[in-house]
Amino acid sequence: MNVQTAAQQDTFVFDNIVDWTKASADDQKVVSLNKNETLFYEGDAAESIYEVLEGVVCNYRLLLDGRRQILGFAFKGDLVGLSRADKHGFGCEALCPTQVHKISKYNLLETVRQRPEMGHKLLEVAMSELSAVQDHFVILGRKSAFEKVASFLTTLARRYANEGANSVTFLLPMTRVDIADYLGLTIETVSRNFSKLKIRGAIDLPQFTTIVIPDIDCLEEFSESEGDAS
Amino acid sequence: MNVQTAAQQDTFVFDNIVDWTKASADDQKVVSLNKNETLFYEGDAAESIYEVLEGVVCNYRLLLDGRRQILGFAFKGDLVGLSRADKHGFGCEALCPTQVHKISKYNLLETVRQRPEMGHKLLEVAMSELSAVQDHFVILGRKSAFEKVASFLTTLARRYANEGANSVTFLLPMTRVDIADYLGLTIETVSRNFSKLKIRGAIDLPQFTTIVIPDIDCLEEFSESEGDAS
DNA sequence: CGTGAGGTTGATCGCTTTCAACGGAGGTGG
DNA sequence: CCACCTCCGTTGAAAGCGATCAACCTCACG
Repeated sequence: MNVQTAAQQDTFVFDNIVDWTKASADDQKVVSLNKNETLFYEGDAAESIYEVLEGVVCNYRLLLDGRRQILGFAFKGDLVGLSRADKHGFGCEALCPTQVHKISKYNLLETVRQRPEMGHKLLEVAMSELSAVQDHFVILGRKSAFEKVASFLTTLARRYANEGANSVTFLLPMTRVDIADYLGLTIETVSRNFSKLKIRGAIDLPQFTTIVIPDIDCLEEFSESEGDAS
Repeated sequence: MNVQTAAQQDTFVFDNIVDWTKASADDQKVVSLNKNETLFYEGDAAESIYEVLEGVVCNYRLLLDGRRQILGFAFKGDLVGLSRADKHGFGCEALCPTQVHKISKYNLLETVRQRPEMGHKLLEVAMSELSAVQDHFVILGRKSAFEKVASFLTTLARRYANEGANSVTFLLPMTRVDIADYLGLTIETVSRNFSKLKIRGAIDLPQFTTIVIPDIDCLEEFSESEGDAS
Protein backbone atom coordinates (compact mmCIF):
# COMPACT_ATOMS: atom_id res chain seq x y z
CA MET A 1 0.00 0.00 0.00
CA ASN A 2 2.89 2.29 0.56
CA VAL A 3 6.10 2.93 -1.29
CA GLN A 4 8.02 2.89 1.97
CA THR A 5 7.45 -0.79 2.49
CA ALA A 6 10.75 -2.57 2.20
CA ALA A 7 11.30 -5.37 -0.25
CA GLN A 8 11.46 -8.08 2.38
CA GLN A 9 8.16 -6.95 3.83
CA ASP A 10 6.57 -7.21 0.40
CA THR A 11 7.47 -10.81 0.15
CA PHE A 12 6.22 -11.32 3.65
CA VAL A 13 2.89 -9.69 2.86
CA PHE A 14 2.60 -11.53 -0.39
CA ASP A 15 3.14 -14.89 1.22
CA ASN A 16 0.45 -14.13 3.73
CA ILE A 17 -2.11 -13.20 1.16
CA VAL A 18 -1.47 -16.19 -0.98
CA ASP A 19 -2.10 -18.16 2.15
CA TRP A 20 -5.42 -16.48 2.84
CA THR A 21 -6.73 -16.71 -0.65
CA LYS A 22 -6.03 -20.39 -0.75
CA ALA A 23 -7.62 -20.76 2.62
CA SER A 24 -10.79 -18.78 2.39
CA ALA A 25 -13.06 -18.82 -0.64
CA ASP A 26 -13.68 -19.23 -4.31
CA ASP A 27 -15.55 -16.08 -5.31
CA GLN A 28 -12.34 -14.16 -5.61
CA LYS A 29 -11.41 -12.80 -8.97
CA VAL A 30 -8.71 -10.96 -10.83
CA VAL A 31 -9.44 -7.42 -12.03
CA SER A 32 -7.45 -5.86 -14.86
CA LEU A 33 -6.92 -2.11 -15.11
CA ASN A 34 -5.36 0.02 -17.80
CA LYS A 35 -3.23 3.04 -17.10
CA ASN A 36 -5.24 5.76 -15.32
CA GLU A 37 -8.22 3.48 -14.73
CA THR A 38 -9.86 3.72 -11.33
CA LEU A 39 -10.14 0.73 -9.02
CA PHE A 40 -12.45 2.60 -6.65
CA TYR A 41 -13.30 6.16 -5.71
CA GLU A 42 -13.25 7.85 -2.34
CA GLY A 43 -16.66 7.21 -0.81
CA ASP A 44 -17.34 3.97 -2.67
CA ALA A 45 -18.63 1.10 -0.59
CA ALA A 46 -15.63 -0.78 0.81
CA GLU A 47 -16.74 -4.34 0.23
CA SER A 48 -13.45 -5.77 -0.87
CA ILE A 49 -9.78 -5.40 -0.43
CA TYR A 50 -7.28 -5.92 -3.20
CA GLU A 51 -3.90 -7.43 -3.62
CA VAL A 52 -1.74 -6.06 -6.42
CA LEU A 53 -0.60 -8.96 -8.59
CA GLU A 54 1.09 -6.93 -11.31
CA GLY A 55 1.60 -3.23 -11.92
CA VAL A 56 1.28 -0.24 -9.60
CA VAL A 57 -1.66 1.65 -8.15
CA CYS A 58 -1.84 4.79 -6.04
CA ASN A 59 -4.17 5.82 -3.22
CA TYR A 60 -5.12 9.47 -3.11
CA ARG A 61 -7.35 12.02 -1.45
CA LEU A 62 -8.77 15.11 -3.14
CA LEU A 63 -9.65 18.51 -1.71
CA LEU A 64 -12.74 20.29 -2.99
CA ASP A 65 -10.71 22.63 -5.19
CA GLY A 66 -8.90 19.77 -6.88
CA ARG A 67 -5.68 19.64 -4.92
CA ARG A 68 -4.58 16.04 -4.64
CA GLN A 69 -2.49 14.22 -2.08
CA ILE A 70 -1.20 10.78 -2.96
CA LEU A 71 -1.17 8.72 0.23
CA GLY A 72 0.96 5.93 -1.10
CA PHE A 73 1.79 3.65 -3.97
CA ALA A 74 1.05 -0.07 -3.95
CA PHE A 75 3.30 -2.46 -5.83
CA LYS A 76 3.16 -6.14 -6.55
CA GLY A 77 2.33 -7.97 -3.34
CA ASP A 78 0.91 -4.97 -1.52
CA LEU A 79 -2.62 -4.77 -0.13
CA VAL A 80 -5.03 -1.96 -0.96
CA GLY A 81 -8.35 -0.95 0.51
CA LEU A 82 -7.90 -2.15 4.07
CA SER A 83 -10.31 -0.01 6.03
CA ARG A 84 -12.49 -0.23 9.06
CA ALA A 85 -15.26 1.97 7.71
CA ASP A 86 -17.79 0.72 5.19
CA LYS A 87 -16.71 3.39 2.72
CA HIS A 88 -13.31 3.87 1.18
CA GLY A 89 -11.60 6.92 2.62
CA PHE A 90 -9.54 7.44 -0.53
CA GLY A 91 -9.54 6.74 -4.24
CA CYS A 92 -7.31 4.24 -5.97
CA GLU A 93 -6.17 4.14 -9.57
CA ALA A 94 -3.68 2.30 -11.72
CA LEU A 95 -0.51 4.02 -12.92
CA CYS A 96 0.13 1.42 -15.60
CA PRO A 97 -1.52 -1.78 -16.81
CA THR A 98 -2.27 -3.54 -13.56
CA GLN A 99 -3.88 -6.70 -12.26
CA VAL A 100 -5.34 -6.96 -8.80
CA HIS A 101 -6.80 -9.81 -6.85
CA LYS A 102 -10.21 -8.87 -5.45
CA ILE A 103 -10.86 -10.35 -2.02
CA SER A 104 -14.29 -10.10 -0.45
CA LYS A 105 -14.03 -8.36 2.89
CA TYR A 106 -16.77 -10.56 4.26
CA ASN A 107 -14.87 -13.71 3.44
CA LEU A 108 -11.72 -12.25 4.85
CA LEU A 109 -13.38 -11.45 8.15
CA GLU A 110 -15.02 -14.86 8.23
CA THR A 111 -11.63 -16.43 7.76
CA VAL A 112 -10.20 -14.32 10.54
CA ARG A 113 -12.97 -15.47 12.85
CA GLN A 114 -12.39 -19.09 12.06
CA ARG A 115 -8.63 -19.02 11.98
CA PRO A 116 -7.09 -16.81 14.66
CA GLU A 117 -3.59 -16.94 13.21
CA MET A 118 -4.92 -15.28 10.07
CA GLY A 119 -6.13 -12.36 12.10
CA HIS A 120 -2.73 -12.13 13.67
CA LYS A 121 -1.07 -11.97 10.28
CA LEU A 122 -3.52 -9.43 8.98
CA LEU A 123 -2.87 -7.35 12.06
CA GLU A 124 0.81 -7.48 11.32
CA VAL A 125 0.14 -6.24 7.82
CA ALA A 126 -1.87 -3.33 9.18
CA MET A 127 0.86 -2.52 11.67
CA SER A 128 3.48 -2.65 8.93
CA GLU A 129 1.36 -0.12 7.12
CA LEU A 130 1.33 2.13 10.13
CA SER A 131 5.07 2.08 10.50
CA ALA A 132 5.57 2.51 6.77
CA VAL A 133 3.46 5.64 6.95
CA GLN A 134 5.76 7.40 9.39
CA ASP A 135 8.68 8.16 7.09
CA HIS A 136 6.18 9.79 4.81
CA PHE A 137 5.04 12.12 7.59
CA VAL A 138 8.59 13.25 8.21
CA ILE A 139 9.14 13.75 4.50
CA LEU A 140 5.99 15.82 4.06
CA GLY A 141 6.33 17.87 7.21
CA ARG A 142 10.00 18.45 7.76
CA LYS A 143 12.05 17.96 4.62
CA SER A 144 13.07 20.42 1.90
CA ALA A 145 12.08 19.78 -1.70
CA PHE A 146 15.56 18.49 -2.46
CA GLU A 147 15.49 16.08 0.47
CA LYS A 148 11.98 14.95 -0.45
CA VAL A 149 13.00 13.97 -3.95
CA ALA A 150 16.17 12.29 -2.74
CA SER A 151 14.20 10.35 -0.10
CA PHE A 152 11.66 9.25 -2.64
CA LEU A 153 14.24 8.01 -5.13
CA THR A 154 16.21 6.28 -2.39
CA THR A 155 13.17 4.32 -1.31
CA LEU A 156 12.34 3.34 -4.87
CA ALA A 157 15.96 2.41 -5.50
CA ARG A 158 16.08 0.07 -2.52
CA ARG A 159 12.83 -1.50 -3.62
CA TYR A 160 14.10 -2.20 -7.12
CA ALA A 161 17.72 -3.04 -6.30
CA ASN A 162 18.79 -6.63 -5.89
CA GLU A 163 19.57 -7.85 -2.41
CA GLY A 164 22.80 -6.20 -1.28
CA ALA A 165 23.31 -4.21 -4.47
CA ASN A 166 24.22 -0.54 -4.17
CA SER A 167 23.43 0.51 -7.72
CA VAL A 168 20.29 0.06 -9.77
CA THR A 169 18.54 1.11 -12.96
CA PHE A 170 14.75 1.08 -13.20
CA LEU A 171 11.77 2.60 -14.96
CA LEU A 172 9.65 5.05 -13.01
CA PRO A 173 6.08 3.77 -13.00
CA MET A 174 4.66 7.16 -12.07
CA THR A 175 4.65 10.57 -13.75
CA ARG A 176 6.10 13.79 -12.34
CA VAL A 177 2.56 14.81 -11.40
CA ASP A 178 2.20 11.69 -9.28
CA ILE A 179 5.54 12.27 -7.60
CA ALA A 180 4.64 15.89 -6.91
CA ASP A 181 1.30 14.91 -5.40
CA TYR A 182 3.02 12.30 -3.27
CA LEU A 183 5.70 14.66 -1.96
CA GLY A 184 3.54 17.76 -1.56
CA LEU A 185 5.34 19.69 -4.30
CA THR A 186 4.67 20.99 -7.83
CA ILE A 187 5.88 19.20 -10.94
CA GLU A 188 8.30 22.03 -11.68
CA THR A 189 9.95 21.65 -8.29
CA VAL A 190 10.20 17.89 -8.72
CA SER A 191 11.78 18.38 -12.12
CA ARG A 192 14.25 20.97 -10.88
CA ASN A 193 15.41 18.67 -8.09
CA PHE A 194 15.77 15.73 -10.46
CA SER A 195 18.10 17.98 -12.43
CA LYS A 196 19.92 19.07 -9.31
CA LEU A 197 20.53 15.43 -8.34
CA LYS A 198 21.71 14.74 -11.87
CA ILE A 199 24.17 17.64 -11.80
CA ARG A 200 25.59 16.34 -8.55
CA GLY A 201 26.03 12.91 -10.04
CA ALA A 202 23.65 11.16 -7.64
CA ILE A 203 21.40 9.99 -10.47
CA ASP A 204 21.29 9.84 -14.25
CA LEU A 205 18.24 10.26 -16.48
CA PRO A 206 18.90 8.81 -19.93
CA GLN A 207 15.15 9.07 -20.62
CA PHE A 208 12.33 10.68 -18.69
CA THR A 209 11.26 7.44 -17.11
CA THR A 210 14.62 5.74 -16.75
CA ILE A 211 16.40 6.28 -13.48
CA VAL A 212 20.02 5.25 -13.09
CA ILE A 213 21.42 5.31 -9.59
CA PRO A 214 25.12 4.46 -9.45
CA ASP A 215 25.43 4.69 -5.66
CA ILE A 216 22.31 4.37 -3.53
CA ASP A 217 24.14 5.14 -0.28
CA CYS A 218 25.39 8.37 -1.79
CA LEU A 219 21.90 9.31 -2.92
CA GLU A 220 20.58 8.55 0.53
CA GLU A 221 22.94 11.06 2.07
CA PHE A 222 21.08 13.81 0.26
CA SER A 223 17.81 12.71 1.80
CA GLU A 224 18.47 14.18 5.20
CA SER A 225 21.28 16.66 4.82
CA GLU A 226 20.03 19.53 2.71
CA GLY A 227 22.32 19.84 -0.28
CA ASP A 228 24.20 22.67 1.39
CA ALA A 229 27.32 22.35 -0.71
CA SER A 230 26.53 24.83 -3.46
CA MET B 1 -2.91 7.54 18.78
CA ASN B 2 -3.97 10.30 16.49
CA VAL B 3 -5.73 13.56 17.04
CA GLN B 4 -7.95 12.91 14.05
CA THR B 5 -9.76 10.11 15.81
CA ALA B 6 -13.37 11.15 16.34
CA ALA B 7 -14.94 11.20 19.74
CA GLN B 8 -17.22 8.24 19.10
CA GLN B 9 -14.29 6.15 18.02
CA ASP B 10 -12.51 6.96 21.26
CA THR B 11 -15.26 5.43 23.23
CA PHE B 12 -15.26 2.48 20.92
CA VAL B 13 -11.54 1.96 21.30
CA PHE B 14 -11.69 2.48 25.01
CA ASP B 15 -14.42 -0.10 25.44
CA ASN B 16 -12.37 -2.59 23.54
CA ILE B 17 -9.30 -2.12 25.63
CA VAL B 18 -11.14 -2.40 28.87
CA ASP B 19 -12.43 -5.66 27.50
CA TRP B 20 -8.97 -6.97 26.71
CA THR B 21 -7.37 -5.99 29.92
CA LYS B 22 -10.06 -7.77 31.83
CA ALA B 23 -9.66 -10.75 29.57
CA SER B 24 -5.97 -11.24 29.31
CA ALA B 25 -3.57 -10.94 32.20
CA ASP B 26 -2.59 -9.57 35.55
CA ASP B 27 0.92 -8.20 35.09
CA GLN B 28 -0.41 -4.99 33.64
CA LYS B 29 0.36 -1.79 35.42
CA VAL B 30 -0.27 1.91 35.39
CA VAL B 31 2.61 4.24 34.58
CA SER B 32 2.55 7.91 35.58
CA LEU B 33 4.38 10.58 33.66
CA ASN B 34 4.96 14.25 34.33
CA LYS B 35 4.92 16.90 31.67
CA ASN B 36 7.72 16.36 29.12
CA GLU B 37 8.61 12.93 30.52
CA THR B 38 9.35 10.25 27.98
CA LEU B 39 7.36 7.03 27.80
CA PHE B 40 9.77 5.48 25.31
CA TYR B 41 12.33 6.58 22.77
CA GLU B 42 12.60 5.77 19.10
CA GLY B 43 14.59 2.54 18.90
CA ASP B 44 13.60 1.24 22.33
CA ALA B 45 12.49 -2.38 22.48
CA ALA B 46 8.76 -2.50 21.78
CA GLU B 47 7.65 -4.95 24.43
CA SER B 48 4.45 -3.26 25.44
CA ILE B 49 1.70 -1.12 24.12
CA TYR B 50 0.01 1.56 26.16
CA GLU B 51 -3.44 2.87 26.63
CA VAL B 52 -3.76 6.49 27.70
CA LEU B 53 -5.90 6.63 30.84
CA GLU B 54 -5.50 10.32 31.59
CA GLY B 55 -3.60 13.17 29.94
CA VAL B 56 -2.07 13.48 26.47
CA VAL B 57 1.07 12.08 24.86
CA CYS B 58 2.61 12.68 21.45
CA ASN B 59 4.48 10.38 19.10
CA TYR B 60 7.34 11.92 17.17
CA ARG B 61 10.25 11.22 14.89
CA LEU B 62 13.51 13.15 14.83
CA LEU B 63 15.90 13.87 11.98
CA LEU B 64 19.64 13.83 12.67
CA ASP B 65 19.85 17.62 12.75
CA GLY B 66 17.10 17.91 15.33
CA ARG B 67 14.09 18.64 13.15
CA ARG B 68 11.06 16.98 14.71
CA GLN B 69 7.84 15.72 13.21
CA ILE B 70 5.00 14.90 15.55
CA LEU B 71 3.14 11.94 14.09
CA GLY B 72 0.09 12.27 16.27
CA PHE B 73 -1.33 12.98 19.68
CA ALA B 74 -2.92 10.32 21.86
CA PHE B 75 -5.71 11.25 24.23
CA LYS B 76 -7.60 9.37 26.88
CA GLY B 77 -8.70 6.04 25.45
CA ASP B 78 -6.18 5.99 22.60
CA LEU B 79 -3.60 3.28 22.08
CA VAL B 80 0.12 4.00 21.70
CA GLY B 81 3.02 1.85 20.63
CA LEU B 82 1.24 -0.55 18.33
CA SER B 83 3.99 -1.77 16.03
CA ARG B 84 4.96 -4.84 14.12
CA ALA B 85 8.69 -4.43 14.59
CA ASP B 86 10.45 -5.28 17.82
CA LYS B 87 11.66 -1.70 18.16
CA HIS B 88 9.59 1.43 18.45
CA GLY B 89 9.77 3.45 15.26
CA PHE B 90 9.09 6.69 17.10
CA GLY B 91 9.43 8.32 20.49
CA CYS B 92 6.57 9.10 22.82
CA GLU B 93 6.35 11.69 25.57
CA ALA B 94 3.74 13.25 27.81
CA LEU B 95 2.52 16.79 27.20
CA CYS B 96 1.02 17.10 30.67
CA PRO B 97 0.68 14.88 33.74
CA THR B 98 -0.41 11.61 32.23
CA GLN B 99 -1.25 8.07 33.23
CA VAL B 100 -0.99 5.16 30.86
CA HIS B 101 -1.90 1.53 31.14
CA LYS B 102 1.03 -0.68 30.18
CA ILE B 103 -0.04 -3.83 28.35
CA SER B 104 2.47 -6.55 27.61
CA LYS B 105 2.61 -7.19 23.90
CA TYR B 106 3.17 -10.88 24.53
CA ASN B 107 0.00 -11.17 26.54
CA LEU B 108 -1.89 -9.22 23.95
CA LEU B 109 -0.80 -11.55 21.17
CA GLU B 110 -1.53 -14.60 23.31
CA THR B 111 -5.01 -13.30 23.89
CA VAL B 112 -5.48 -12.73 20.19
CA ARG B 113 -4.45 -16.31 19.47
CA GLN B 114 -6.86 -17.70 21.99
CA ARG B 115 -9.76 -15.42 21.28
CA PRO B 116 -10.22 -14.66 17.59
CA GLU B 117 -12.76 -11.90 18.13
CA MET B 118 -10.12 -9.97 20.05
CA GLY B 119 -7.86 -10.04 17.04
CA HIS B 120 -10.72 -8.77 14.97
CA LYS B 121 -11.23 -5.84 17.30
CA LEU B 122 -7.55 -5.06 17.47
CA LEU B 123 -7.45 -5.14 13.69
CA GLU B 124 -10.27 -2.63 13.60
CA VAL B 125 -8.31 -0.37 15.91
CA ALA B 126 -5.29 -0.59 13.64
CA MET B 127 -7.44 0.13 10.60
CA SER B 128 -9.03 3.10 12.35
CA GLU B 129 -5.50 4.35 12.87
CA LEU B 130 -4.75 4.01 9.20
CA SER B 131 -7.80 5.97 8.15
CA ALA B 132 -7.21 8.59 10.84
CA VAL B 133 -3.75 9.11 9.42
CA GLN B 134 -4.99 10.16 6.00
CA ASP B 135 -6.35 13.60 6.85
CA HIS B 136 -2.96 14.36 8.29
CA PHE B 137 -1.28 13.53 4.99
CA VAL B 138 -3.52 15.96 3.15
CA ILE B 139 -2.90 18.61 5.78
CA LEU B 140 0.89 18.22 5.63
CA GLY B 141 1.18 17.92 1.87
CA ARG B 142 -1.48 20.11 0.38
CA LYS B 143 -2.74 22.76 2.78
CA SER B 144 -1.54 26.31 3.42
CA ALA B 145 -0.41 27.34 6.89
CA PHE B 146 -3.76 29.02 7.51
CA GLU B 147 -5.71 25.93 6.46
CA LYS B 148 -3.43 23.71 8.54
CA VAL B 149 -4.08 25.65 11.71
CA ALA B 150 -7.82 25.83 11.01
CA SER B 151 -7.93 22.08 10.34
CA PHE B 152 -6.07 21.35 13.52
CA LEU B 153 -8.31 23.48 15.70
CA THR B 154 -11.43 22.11 14.04
CA THR B 155 -10.40 18.57 14.85
CA LEU B 156 -9.61 19.46 18.45
CA ALA B 157 -12.88 21.37 18.75
CA ARG B 158 -14.94 18.41 17.59
CA ARG B 159 -13.08 16.19 20.00
CA TYR B 160 -13.78 18.44 22.97
CA ALA B 161 -17.30 19.61 22.03
CA ASN B 162 -20.33 17.88 23.45
CA GLU B 163 -22.34 15.70 21.15
CA GLY B 164 -24.16 17.95 18.68
CA ALA B 165 -22.73 21.19 20.04
CA ASN B 166 -21.34 23.73 17.60
CA SER B 167 -19.39 25.84 20.06
CA VAL B 168 -16.78 24.87 22.60
CA THR B 169 -14.13 26.22 24.97
CA PHE B 170 -11.14 24.12 25.93
CA LEU B 171 -7.54 24.26 27.12
CA LEU B 172 -4.85 23.40 24.63
CA PRO B 173 -2.79 20.54 26.06
CA MET B 174 0.12 21.20 23.71
CA THR B 175 2.46 24.15 23.20
CA ARG B 176 2.92 26.15 19.99
CA VAL B 177 6.11 24.17 19.39
CA ASP B 178 4.14 20.92 19.47
CA ILE B 179 1.51 22.29 17.11
CA ALA B 180 4.20 23.54 14.74
CA ASP B 181 5.95 20.18 14.74
CA TYR B 182 2.64 18.45 14.11
CA LEU B 183 1.65 20.69 11.20
CA GLY B 184 5.08 21.05 9.59
CA LEU B 185 5.35 24.77 10.37
CA THR B 186 7.34 27.11 12.63
CA ILE B 187 5.99 28.45 15.90
CA GLU B 188 5.87 31.96 14.45
CA THR B 189 3.68 30.83 11.58
CA VAL B 190 1.38 28.99 13.96
CA SER B 191 1.14 32.07 16.14
CA ARG B 192 0.44 34.38 13.20
CA ASN B 193 -2.37 32.16 11.97
CA PHE B 194 -3.89 31.93 15.44
CA SER B 195 -3.99 35.71 15.34
CA LYS B 196 -5.44 35.69 11.83
CA LEU B 197 -8.24 33.36 12.93
CA LYS B 198 -8.86 35.59 15.93
CA ILE B 199 -9.10 38.72 13.77
CA ARG B 200 -11.64 36.98 11.57
CA GLY B 201 -13.69 36.01 14.58
CA ALA B 202 -13.33 32.27 14.08
CA ILE B 203 -11.69 31.81 17.48
CA ASP B 204 -10.93 33.74 20.64
CA LEU B 205 -7.84 33.45 22.84
CA PRO B 206 -8.51 34.86 26.31
CA GLN B 207 -5.27 33.22 27.48
CA PHE B 208 -2.51 31.46 25.59
CA THR B 209 -3.87 28.03 26.30
CA THR B 210 -7.58 28.78 26.28
CA ILE B 211 -9.33 28.33 22.96
CA VAL B 212 -12.85 29.63 22.49
CA ILE B 213 -14.62 28.55 19.33
CA PRO B 214 -18.04 30.13 18.94
CA ASP B 215 -18.94 28.36 15.69
CA ILE B 216 -17.11 25.17 14.78
CA ASP B 217 -18.74 24.90 11.35
CA CYS B 218 -17.54 28.39 10.53
CA LEU B 219 -14.01 27.54 11.64
CA GLU B 220 -14.11 24.42 9.55
CA GLU B 221 -14.81 26.43 6.42
CA PHE B 222 -11.38 27.98 6.75
CA SER B 223 -9.77 24.56 6.77
CA GLU B 224 -10.12 23.95 3.08
CA SER B 225 -10.79 27.27 1.44
CA GLU B 226 -7.71 29.43 1.84
CA GLY B 227 -8.72 32.61 3.59
CA ASP B 228 -8.84 34.48 0.30
CA ALA B 229 -11.05 37.29 1.56
CA SER B 230 -8.49 39.93 2.52
C1' DC C 1 4.82 15.89 -40.35
C1' DG C 2 1.42 17.77 -37.10
C1' DT C 3 -0.44 17.35 -32.69
C1' DG C 4 -0.76 16.77 -27.83
C1' DA C 5 0.82 15.05 -23.47
C1' DG C 6 4.55 15.04 -20.40
C1' DG C 7 8.87 17.21 -18.98
C1' DT C 8 12.39 20.95 -18.40
C1' DT C 9 13.99 25.50 -17.62
C1' DG C 10 13.75 30.54 -16.76
C1' DA C 11 11.73 34.73 -14.45
C1' DT C 12 8.98 36.51 -11.04
C1' DC C 13 5.88 36.45 -7.08
C1' DG C 14 4.44 35.43 -2.57
C1' DC C 15 4.10 32.59 1.47
C1' DT C 16 6.66 30.72 5.08
C1' DT C 17 10.91 30.94 7.41
C1' DT C 18 14.41 33.30 9.66
C1' DC C 19 16.19 36.81 12.52
C1' DA C 20 15.14 39.93 16.01
C1' DA C 21 12.75 42.57 19.52
C1' DC C 22 9.26 42.71 22.80
C1' DG C 23 5.69 41.20 26.36
C1' DG C 24 3.33 38.42 29.76
C1' DA C 25 3.20 34.54 33.17
C1' DG C 26 5.30 31.88 36.61
C1' DG C 27 9.14 30.74 39.71
C1' DT C 28 13.03 31.86 42.72
C1' DG C 29 15.75 34.28 45.87
C1' DG C 30 17.11 38.42 48.12
C1' DC D 1 7.06 41.79 48.54
C1' DC D 2 9.36 42.76 44.72
C1' DA D 3 13.29 42.36 41.49
C1' DC D 4 14.96 39.27 38.39
C1' DC D 5 15.05 35.51 35.32
C1' DT D 6 13.38 32.19 32.18
C1' DC D 7 10.03 30.15 29.27
C1' DC D 8 6.52 30.77 26.07
C1' DG D 9 4.14 33.43 22.89
C1' DT D 10 3.48 37.46 19.73
C1' DT D 11 4.74 40.71 16.30
C1' DG D 12 7.69 43.08 12.84
C1' DA D 13 11.12 43.16 9.05
C1' DA D 14 13.83 40.85 5.81
C1' DA D 15 15.37 36.75 3.33
C1' DG D 16 14.70 32.48 0.92
C1' DC D 17 12.42 28.64 -1.00
C1' DG D 18 8.93 26.77 -3.61
C1' DA D 19 4.83 28.19 -6.43
C1' DT D 20 3.25 30.39 -10.35
C1' DC D 21 3.44 31.95 -15.01
C1' DA D 22 5.38 31.20 -19.34
C1' DA D 23 8.29 29.46 -23.04
C1' DC D 24 10.41 25.70 -24.97
C1' DC D 25 11.68 20.80 -25.59
C1' DT D 26 10.98 15.66 -26.33
C1' DC D 27 8.63 11.85 -27.62
C1' DA D 28 4.77 8.95 -29.09
C1' DC D 29 1.21 8.55 -32.20
C1' DG D 30 -1.93 9.38 -35.97
